[in-house]
Amino acid sequence: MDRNIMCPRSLRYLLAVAEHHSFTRAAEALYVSQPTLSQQIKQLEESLDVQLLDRSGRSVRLTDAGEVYVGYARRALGELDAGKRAIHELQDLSRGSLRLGMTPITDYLAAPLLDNFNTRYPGITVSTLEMPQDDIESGVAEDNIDIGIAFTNTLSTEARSNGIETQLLFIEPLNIAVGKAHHCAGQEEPLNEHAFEQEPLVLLNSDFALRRHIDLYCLEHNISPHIAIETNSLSTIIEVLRLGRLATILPDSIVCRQHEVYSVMLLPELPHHTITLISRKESYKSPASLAFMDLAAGWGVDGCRKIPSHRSGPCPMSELCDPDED
Amino acid sequence: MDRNIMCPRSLRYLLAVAEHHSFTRAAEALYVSQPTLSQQIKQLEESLDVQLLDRSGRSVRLTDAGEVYVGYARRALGELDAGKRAIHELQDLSRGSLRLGMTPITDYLAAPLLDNFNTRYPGITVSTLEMPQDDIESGVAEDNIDIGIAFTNTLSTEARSNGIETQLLFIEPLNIAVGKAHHCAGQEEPLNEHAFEQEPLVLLNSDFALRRHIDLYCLEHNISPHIAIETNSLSTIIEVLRLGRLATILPDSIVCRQHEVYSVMLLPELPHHTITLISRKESYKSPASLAFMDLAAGWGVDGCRKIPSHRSGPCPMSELCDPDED
DNA sequence: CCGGTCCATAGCCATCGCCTATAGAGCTAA
DNA sequence: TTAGCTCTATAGGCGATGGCTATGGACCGG
Repeated sequence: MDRNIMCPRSLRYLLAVAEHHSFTRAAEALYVSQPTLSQQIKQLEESLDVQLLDRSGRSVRLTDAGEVYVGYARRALGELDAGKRAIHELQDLSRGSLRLGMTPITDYLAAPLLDNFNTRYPGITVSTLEMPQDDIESGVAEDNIDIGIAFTNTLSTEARSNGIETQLLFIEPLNIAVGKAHHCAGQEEPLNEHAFEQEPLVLLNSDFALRRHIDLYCLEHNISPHIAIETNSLSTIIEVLRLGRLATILPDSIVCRQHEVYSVMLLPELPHHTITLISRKESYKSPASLAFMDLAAGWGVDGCRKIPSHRSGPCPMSELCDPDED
Repeated sequence: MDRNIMCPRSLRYLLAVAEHHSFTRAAEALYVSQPTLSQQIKQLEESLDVQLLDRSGRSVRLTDAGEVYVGYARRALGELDAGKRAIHELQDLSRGSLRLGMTPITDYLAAPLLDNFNTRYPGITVSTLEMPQDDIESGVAEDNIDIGIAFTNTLSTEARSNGIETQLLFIEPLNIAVGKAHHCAGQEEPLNEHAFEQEPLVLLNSDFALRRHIDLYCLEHNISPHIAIETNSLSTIIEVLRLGRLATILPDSIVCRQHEVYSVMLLPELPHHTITLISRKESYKSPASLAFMDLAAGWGVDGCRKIPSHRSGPCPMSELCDPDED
């Protein structure tokens, strides 16, 4: 029974004999006994049904067949060595890949984190997929994406039972956002719920967790918002704000990055927006996934400490974009 | 003790699981039991110190490391398969090499045989080395050449004890050769030994077996040859003949290929020249060597049958060059 | 002819590959 | 929530294997 024909060990034995022109010297070099070498190479020759070595002279030489075969054997061993190195490079993160799912909102928020990750691990390829929140949850569950960046408080019970686990990234205050030409632009005094009901709004549609978050707030406070436009495009929302007539509700970190778009507080206050990483619970995680989650964990904790409930300073993103301050 | 890490068997097990996404189905496909597969792959992962398969879901999938590694594993197995095919192709003579040693005389005689061999086995590279007879014998003994084409009756006793074996190639009559302008050119009547002693000769020097053959003949018949020029160059001999003054002794097959060079018989007749293949006795012979010796055996037998003691027809080489007449 | 060197074989033994039996986890349907 | 089914991992047994030492036999040089 040829269980171990052409094992790397046998190939190395052959190559050593070819190099040293002697079973005895090759055996010494390989730290095995000469009879071991003799027997193993004999079995290799028998399994290949060809004589690889010419033993008739004083020194051992490769036959024509042996010459041909050692070329292939060397390349085969080279592939195995390269394979071993490659998987260890993967483990030390000099190479790899990562699939991230994000909504348009979290795409915006996480961009600095992605940039930081790529700076730190340039050999890892990150592919990001923009999708609605529900698709992120199912994508993680079905292993179509490695990590989702989503809102926590809207995770479905189905997601929770699907073996999804969460890791806090950061908490974001939400406020009314208006363009420069809007009559509320620049006012320090918060809007009350009655005034809020009078404002025509442009909002994301209900595919998005942010929208559902707003709907829940309105339901809880008995507010009937005046929704003029619904869309699935954040860009569309920003453009409409600039026209000056409509308002929207957005995380502060997005607002402060838009030219001539202003925050206005709402009372009662909108619950803060919690951004989390979601991944499959108790399943294999690649080194790249683990590295991203580690980076995000350190980054998010710093982020949380630095965001006050009501901000008077510059855009929080400039603080968050420099995690190396520690 | 990791005796058999990365054996082709383990690699094939891994590739099968990756393909079937199931240990059970892969085991069925490989005709081993499922626990065997499970254990062998576990050992491979332990030896590489990395997890290659993600078993956490309902179907088994490769990890990132696994994806990387199977590429290398496939190529390694491909090299081994190719190596196996290549050595069997070698055995079927689609590739190989052959080193031949010949004297200037036998080089001439064997050229049609070489041409025939190359026609039949175009994948085999033949390298010919021209050398004196003694060098042919020692070259074979020391395995610097695979086969020598030499004269039999001058083999030394040393060569015979050196484990040299011989195989008859063909027997060649020797005669006086003269140029067109020589006074004996075209005469049908043989020269007797007295007239022969008067003729100035150009001969090869005593490094060459042909020369020693001629010296032995003269000694046996008490003839004192008139040797005007000695050389180690057959070309020189042919050029000197053309000048018309000198004669030489050559195999008929060389004479009939020279423009305006004529044979003249000598009485008593020179012993025929026996050309043989010499090779190392009881040592490894490559498939290419065996094939050459087989072809020469069939060719030489045909050659011997076709050469009469005194020729009246065209050059024997044209007969010998067509061994496919059978 | 003798002594030394080197490869091949014999016999022994620890380890291995493969088996069957079965434990345990996970999933689905009732 | 529970039972049944499927699939992977582990336990234990056994024949096969890789490696050892001892030694036979061939070959070479003095």
